[in-house]
Amino acid sequence: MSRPKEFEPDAALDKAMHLFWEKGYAGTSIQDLVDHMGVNRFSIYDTFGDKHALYLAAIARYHKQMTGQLLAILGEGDGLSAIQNHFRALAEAMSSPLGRVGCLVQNATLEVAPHDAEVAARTRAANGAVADALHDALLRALGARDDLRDRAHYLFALSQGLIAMAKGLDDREAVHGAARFVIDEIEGWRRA
Amino acid sequence: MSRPKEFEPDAALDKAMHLFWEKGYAGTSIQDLVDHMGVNRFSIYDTFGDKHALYLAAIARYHKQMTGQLLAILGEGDGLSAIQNHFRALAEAMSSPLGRVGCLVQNATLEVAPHDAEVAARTRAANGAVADALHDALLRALGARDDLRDRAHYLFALSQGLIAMAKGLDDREAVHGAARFVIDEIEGWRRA
DNA sequence: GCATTATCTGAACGATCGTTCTGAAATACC
DNA sequence: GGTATTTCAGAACGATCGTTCAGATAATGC
Repeated sequence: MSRPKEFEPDAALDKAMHLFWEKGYAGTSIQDLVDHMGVNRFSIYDTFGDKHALYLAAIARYHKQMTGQLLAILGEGDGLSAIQNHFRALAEAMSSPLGRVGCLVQNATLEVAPHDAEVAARTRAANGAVADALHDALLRALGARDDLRDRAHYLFALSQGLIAMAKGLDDREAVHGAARFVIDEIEGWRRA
Repeated sequence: MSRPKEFEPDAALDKAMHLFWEKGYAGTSIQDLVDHMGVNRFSIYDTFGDKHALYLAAIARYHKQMTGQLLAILGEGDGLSAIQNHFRALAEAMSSPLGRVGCLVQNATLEVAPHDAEVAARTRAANGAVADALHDALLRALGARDDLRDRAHYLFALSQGLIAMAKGLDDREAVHGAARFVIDEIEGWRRA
């Protein structure tokens, strides 16, 4: 080959992901990316393509890295405990300093997806994966029953709500309180 | 006076509100506003101030007009029925064609508030009003109890979640299913 | 050590951003 | 009807947007 890159593509993508995460798509300029990634304008385009492609890559990385953890938790142990652990982890993440920026996928869903078909396809898939994992955990716990879909969507709404709430109320105790109540509620499902 | 305006300020603000609602703050340009409000650039600035001031006015109008309806519902009748009606109205709104764009306040909370103190103050107040109304309805229904705050925040998370979910899953039946389950769940609280 | 190949630097592109200004148009007051 | 006052129309402002290009730099293969 020839002259090596002066940056690590994975680490650079990671920084881009965090920037999009925090500032949104429209709110993040190429100049911002140049500054925070430590990579020159040309090299960004040469390595990742244009801004839109870089955003898609950031979403993919986030889904694998962040959402992946929550999905893994939903697969471990008995169904109800898995769901409870999911909400515990979510509440913890949302009240950590990092979590104050919410969820990149939710941000993308609300900000970009409505007028961007490619982003919409990715966010729909990412959200669907979480909804499906909740459904599977429920199925594991309660077996087939006719309210299973509604119940899974109810849980999905709750997890989306905790994320939105972390930004909306600026009150970490509120997030923990809501999560506490959900976990208690689910505890009651063991006797149903 | 002198020459009268060729547009109705209230109707123009309404159109601006819908545009911000649908396209977000950064995603809406002054040119977009000129085109959709049917008001010339100069008149927008002369009547509403700059883009940021217009956005704040749109949020205020939305809160009074849209959120106001949900708050009114929360104040009517016995507490639990009020909350149930709140979720019924929310699910209905979110699956209507208009509701597919979500909630302007939630969009503002996620997109703008994190890096805009003025918007943050308005969205925090608007979100707090909903959370408080849920708390009051609960208090009316169940009386003072030590899990009342957690329960109210749980309901707030649910209402935020239904809104986010309408965009995230693109499945109106999912929203209705989740709402159905919540309403049933609340029905159980009558015997608690 | 020379040629090759890929990366980096920084300037520059046209387009659009939010905002402002100038001159024409239109109504109310006297 | 003339004058004052406000709005309207559209050009224009500098700044920034995403993107690209030309020249300099550096490491590899022979």
